[in-house]
Amino acid sequence: MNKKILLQNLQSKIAISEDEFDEFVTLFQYKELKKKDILVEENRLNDTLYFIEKGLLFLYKTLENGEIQVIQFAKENYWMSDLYSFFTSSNALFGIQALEDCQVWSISMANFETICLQYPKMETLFRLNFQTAYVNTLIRVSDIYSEDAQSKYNHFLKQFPDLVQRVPQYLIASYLGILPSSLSRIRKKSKA
Amino acid sequence: MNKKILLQNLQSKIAISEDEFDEFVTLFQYKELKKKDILVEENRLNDTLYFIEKGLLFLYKTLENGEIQVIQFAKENYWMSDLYSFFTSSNALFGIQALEDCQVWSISMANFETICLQYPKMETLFRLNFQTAYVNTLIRVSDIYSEDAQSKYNHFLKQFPDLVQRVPQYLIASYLGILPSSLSRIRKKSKA
DNA sequence: CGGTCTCTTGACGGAGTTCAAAGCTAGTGG
DNA sequence: CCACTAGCTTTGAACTCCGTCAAGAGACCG
Repeated sequence: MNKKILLQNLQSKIAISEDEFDEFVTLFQYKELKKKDILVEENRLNDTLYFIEKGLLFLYKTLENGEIQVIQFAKENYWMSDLYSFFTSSNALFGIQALEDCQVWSISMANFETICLQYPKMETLFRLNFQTAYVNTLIRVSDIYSEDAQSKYNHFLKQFPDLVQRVPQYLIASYLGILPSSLSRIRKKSKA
Repeated sequence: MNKKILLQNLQSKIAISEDEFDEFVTLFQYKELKKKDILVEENRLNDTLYFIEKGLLFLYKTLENGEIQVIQFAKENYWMSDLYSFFTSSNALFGIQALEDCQVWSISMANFETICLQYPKMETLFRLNFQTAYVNTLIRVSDIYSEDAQSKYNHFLKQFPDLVQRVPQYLIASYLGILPSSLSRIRKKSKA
């Protein structure tokens, strides 16, 4: 429980004083999660946005055959939610689960809107976050199409070196759009 | 050259009067494009964001083998840019080309920032646009992984029924991540 | 009406899948 | 603190969808 980490995250992108921060930080709620806890359930309403102070989450979709498709990982100092449900008040398209014990700060949609209205700087922060996330996801689409499985894995290693240790292989495989067995063969090759 | 279309786009998402609009619309520039014109060049600076009044553009990446990877299409009433270059002042990752004669409104990065600062409503608009675009792109990533070529094409037909008429097949194939020959075979099957 | 660009069709090949079984590892409870 | 179990990873053999390469048919434009 350390609000400073959230403050630092904001200050890394916008100019905001500790006093201003204290005015609205009360709208955030602190929450702890155990590994494997489900934070957002698929096909249910989710009206909460999370900031991860510590730990690791992943966003996923359950396919018809019951298998899990990993959409993205998010670790400490990142924001996470099923934004579709958050913004449209429809049921969530994806689920979110903890891969490690986590400490997070949550904010409801109503409070999110309040903050955006009362603190234009904060709206700027969220605009910056979304535009960056959007650009990164477009780059990801481009990479998905232009790289084979081997390159995708190498790319993943470069982009998230720490996650290789923190995430089980079958979830990395899912994120890369290949089977655990294929990833295993790729890793075997790389060692040689 | 019809500013009303831009105004209507804004009013569909935020409450803004014609008078307010007139105050800053002068920061936008009108521009016409011929089919095949290049609006943004890969690996060059792009400090402009475009609103498409009429026509059709596509965002693409040139691969090592010289082939084009289509990242997305954008038609009338949508916004388009290489946002990476726009926001970071680095060279563009993607290029943008006209698929039809176009009429667009452009705004420079500097003017974009001015508008965001002076008109919080406009910052809200852009936040809404980016968050929606981000969510849609995440859904696309999910679909890329969970659907085979046939389903991806069906999905494309549902999502952009008009584009099938307006975009050559080899660019649709590229957008779907398959070869023109594969798309041709898929279409043949569908007819049967 | 000639040339170029686009779409179709065919034969073959390969990256990654499918299915299955055998190791391995970490977490749990006695 | 060890033993057991469930879940993860590795490995093998056969298969499949889509890619590759290539050639021909069709469409569009000057």
